[in-house]
Amino acid sequence: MALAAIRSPIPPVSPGPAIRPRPDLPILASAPDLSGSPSVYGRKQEIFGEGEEADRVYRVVSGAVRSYSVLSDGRRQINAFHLRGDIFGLETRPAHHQSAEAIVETRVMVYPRRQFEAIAQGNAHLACELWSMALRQLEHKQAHVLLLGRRSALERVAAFLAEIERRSGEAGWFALPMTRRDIADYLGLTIETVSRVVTQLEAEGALLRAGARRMRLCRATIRQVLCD
Amino acid sequence: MALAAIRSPIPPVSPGPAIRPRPDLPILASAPDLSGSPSVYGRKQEIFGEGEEADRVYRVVSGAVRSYSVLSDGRRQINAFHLRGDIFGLETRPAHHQSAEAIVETRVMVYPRRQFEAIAQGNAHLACELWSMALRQLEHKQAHVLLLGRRSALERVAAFLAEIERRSGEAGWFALPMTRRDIADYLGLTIETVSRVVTQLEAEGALLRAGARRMRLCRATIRQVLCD
DNA sequence: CGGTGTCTTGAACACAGTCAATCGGAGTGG
DNA sequence: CCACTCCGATTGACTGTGTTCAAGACACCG
Repeated sequence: MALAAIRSPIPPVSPGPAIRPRPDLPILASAPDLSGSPSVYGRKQEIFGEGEEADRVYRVVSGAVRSYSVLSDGRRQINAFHLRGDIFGLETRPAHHQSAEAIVETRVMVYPRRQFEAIAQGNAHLACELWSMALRQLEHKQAHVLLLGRRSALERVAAFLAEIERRSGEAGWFALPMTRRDIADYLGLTIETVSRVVTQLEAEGALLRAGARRMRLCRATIRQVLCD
Repeated sequence: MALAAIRSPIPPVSPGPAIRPRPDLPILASAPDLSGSPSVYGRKQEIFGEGEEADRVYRVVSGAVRSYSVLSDGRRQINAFHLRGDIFGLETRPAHHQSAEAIVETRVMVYPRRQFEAIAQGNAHLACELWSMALRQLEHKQAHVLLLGRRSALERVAAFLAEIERRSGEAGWFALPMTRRDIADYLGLTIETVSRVVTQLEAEGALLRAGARRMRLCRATIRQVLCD
């Protein structure tokens, strides 16, 4: 299977996105005076844990974050991957109801939640922006539910890879920051199944691989797998 | 299995909740002047379809609504059941990205979306209420994702029944407004599996039944199935 | 009553899970 | 530069949970 790397043109090592968000830009357009402080988390470092006070809001500057819940017997469900530009950590309640960890070394901007909410209270425009942001996340979650409830393993992995490719911002070759375990825990599968399906997709010509974590999708074939 | 109805005290036919929301009450506390118009939908009647213009917002006065997406090959995923008091139909985009149908005869209040948004634009308090409503729905969706991704059929059905019991507002005997197909399409299972699991839960003493749609949970046993 | 839609039950099957061995690549130290 | 280790990924053989297909039971309604 390592042949894929030989058959395909040499994949460029990620040059980083051409445009990366300036860390000093405001988190939301309608709150220019809301400023955060930069922070860095190492691989596998917890950013916040379930039950902890939710007093900070985060925006990813570079790297990747997973937010997840765990059942008492250890089963883990990853709710979302947060990539460059994504905002996470917002809650209704005083405490976090899920945990968040850096997947790789990750730079974030941190904003105080109280300030956030105080400004929103008096700024309808900001509050509307927050509202519509939450609604967009809700739509995304619904797609996630559809994926878990009514899609086969093949379809789940194909949809996942297509989404990550799109969000990575780079057409062509892209890198998966997360492990097979992360993917499995996001898609409600096991690592073995994820691995088998990726191999199958490669065999069907839906993707090319360079190692386990770099790949290039054949969009037409992927779309064919997904149907709609 | 019909013995359950004999073994247990005769279940009262639903007397309806003691307190039902007055249809003329404002949809949200911070928008007292936002008034809607009442409307009634019959069993299986579509309230809105995927792709239609999302220009109305709804609140359930009585009855039950399912909102769902369908794949091109007919697989259906129910995203949510809306019961008395619930608000649904809010969207970020101009068009609905899912469909909604009345499950039984359902009375709703209908509010114009434009008016809704216009008021929110100038009323930070309302906008914040909408924001926090969306965040609460987001939390609920995350629980749904955990259910579909990492829970067994037994756990899914138990959690589902517990939630409906809670939301029905009546402790003790309660009615399921939805069919086995609806439950299956919400939980990512088949009707046969739902049926078998309900039978199993009954055999384990986790619930009593009066016909297929009325039951009474033994909370301790249900909690035991769920662990956390 | 008969008819229809819904629910239940059974038997066979399939997809994804489990258990276990092996592979591969990155990092480390001799 | 190579050997060694560690962790993640892959692959294989087998198992099991939930699906599929099919038959029947039940309940509601004319």
